[in-house]
Amino acid sequence: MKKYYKSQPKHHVAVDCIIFGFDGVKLKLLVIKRDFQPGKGNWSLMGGFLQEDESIDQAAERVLEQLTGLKEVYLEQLYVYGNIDRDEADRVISVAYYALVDTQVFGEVNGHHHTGKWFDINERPDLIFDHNEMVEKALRRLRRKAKIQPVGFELLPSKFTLPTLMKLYEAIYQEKFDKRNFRKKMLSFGVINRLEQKDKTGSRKGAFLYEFDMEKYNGMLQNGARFVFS
Amino acid sequence: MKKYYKSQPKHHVAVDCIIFGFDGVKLKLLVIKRDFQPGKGNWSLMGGFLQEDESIDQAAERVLEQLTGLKEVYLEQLYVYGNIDRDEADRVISVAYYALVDTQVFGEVNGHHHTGKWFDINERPDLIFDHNEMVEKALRRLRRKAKIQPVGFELLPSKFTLPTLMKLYEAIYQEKFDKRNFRKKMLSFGVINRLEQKDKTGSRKGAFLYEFDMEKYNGMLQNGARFVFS
DNA sequence: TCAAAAGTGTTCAGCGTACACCCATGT
DNA sequence: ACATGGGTGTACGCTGAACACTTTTGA
Repeated sequence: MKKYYKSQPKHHVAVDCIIFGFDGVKLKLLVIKRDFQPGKGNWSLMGGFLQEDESIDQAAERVLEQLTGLKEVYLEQLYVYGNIDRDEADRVISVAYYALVDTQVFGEVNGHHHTGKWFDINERPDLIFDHNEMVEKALRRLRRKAKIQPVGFELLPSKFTLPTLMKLYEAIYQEKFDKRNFRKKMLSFGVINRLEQKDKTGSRKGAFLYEFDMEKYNGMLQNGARFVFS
Repeated sequence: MKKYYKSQPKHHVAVDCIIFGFDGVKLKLLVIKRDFQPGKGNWSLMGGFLQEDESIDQAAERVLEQLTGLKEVYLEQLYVYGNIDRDEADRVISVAYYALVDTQVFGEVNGHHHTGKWFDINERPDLIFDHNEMVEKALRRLRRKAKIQPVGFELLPSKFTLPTLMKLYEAIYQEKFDKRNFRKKMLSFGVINRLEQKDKTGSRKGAFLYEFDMEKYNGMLQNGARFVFS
């Protein structure tokens, strides 16, 4: 069976990961300083080559885990970049994925991996090859997605306050929202539960903690309702 | 420079095209009967292997032109399919593209290519490999896109009537729309111009022909306005 | 004259948006 | 007591959705 495509060319295929995080104030991007050629010493997205025994999704998960130690984070294919000269060294097709991670979890897990550095999304350094383009596309995708699906919660700890959630949305959209309207809208979906605890790190009064309720979200979808922000 | 990646595996990379058309009534899908192994005799999307000297976008354009004779049609990358066993014969990474073509133009251009066949989108045959999945994803994408960009016009001749345009939207969304609301909405964007001519093929009274005005559309975007259907 | 599709306005409800004050608490 | 962020309700305008009749013309 393997003979049919023998005459066809083969190509290097890589995955590159755009990793977004949120520190409670700013939207962050995790990049690495390349310690190999080409482009050694430059800032770059995390990436790796697709191997024979893994799907592309698996490759993305592997790359993410190898470099951050994180598993089971939100990871979505973004786009394929296939210009002939996009990589200086040789032709490489790159499949870009974007990931949403809670920076607090990453902080703990990180430990022995010091290659990565978080940058504020607006102060990120210039990246090699077409990686800037990838980041911009990922940002546009994140902004679109966050409007119609509760993906934002992936960037937060499992317990979070409404003011923090609002700051996240403000960081994603680079726009200020009205406190009352934001709460009304968010609570109207009925997919977050208020807990008894308060988080007092942000103020003297303290803000109630909430958690995302996946079951209620699924129920909501089955009722034909939709999560539509803004 | 070419040495850096020597140790990394290479893969077959293909493009597959989901080609949508509109015949004035139904949304159509163009598929081919494979005349080569594996899967010879089965229905399949049009595809081809990525060559060394072309970008992926170029490969998609080439495949589309080789099999339909069509150039400069709406073509957009959809998704990459990279499971190890997705192709029976050997591992092939497939980059799916979807295209929107005016079936009338294709009819003329077609001529010597008889490999393809148009199916109503709801009566399409089972396709090989993961091509069914690709078509479903393309449909979802088309539905999403058509809400926020005037891509629908790609499926129509340059001159079209409002009843036809409405039928197109009904075919895309598989849903009936109210004539008055549809016209009001469409005309409110101010991006189609009414011509003096009427098309009398659809009724005795005849319906005015319109054409899409790209300049007005661009102007509209610069004013911060948006094309948002429904 | 009639059949068949084209064309045309109004009303109502729901939603997004703007907007200002009191509350709880640690210092 | 006071400063700091947390929490709450209302009014208005716009837009999507529902809805029915007249017009044109070829047969």
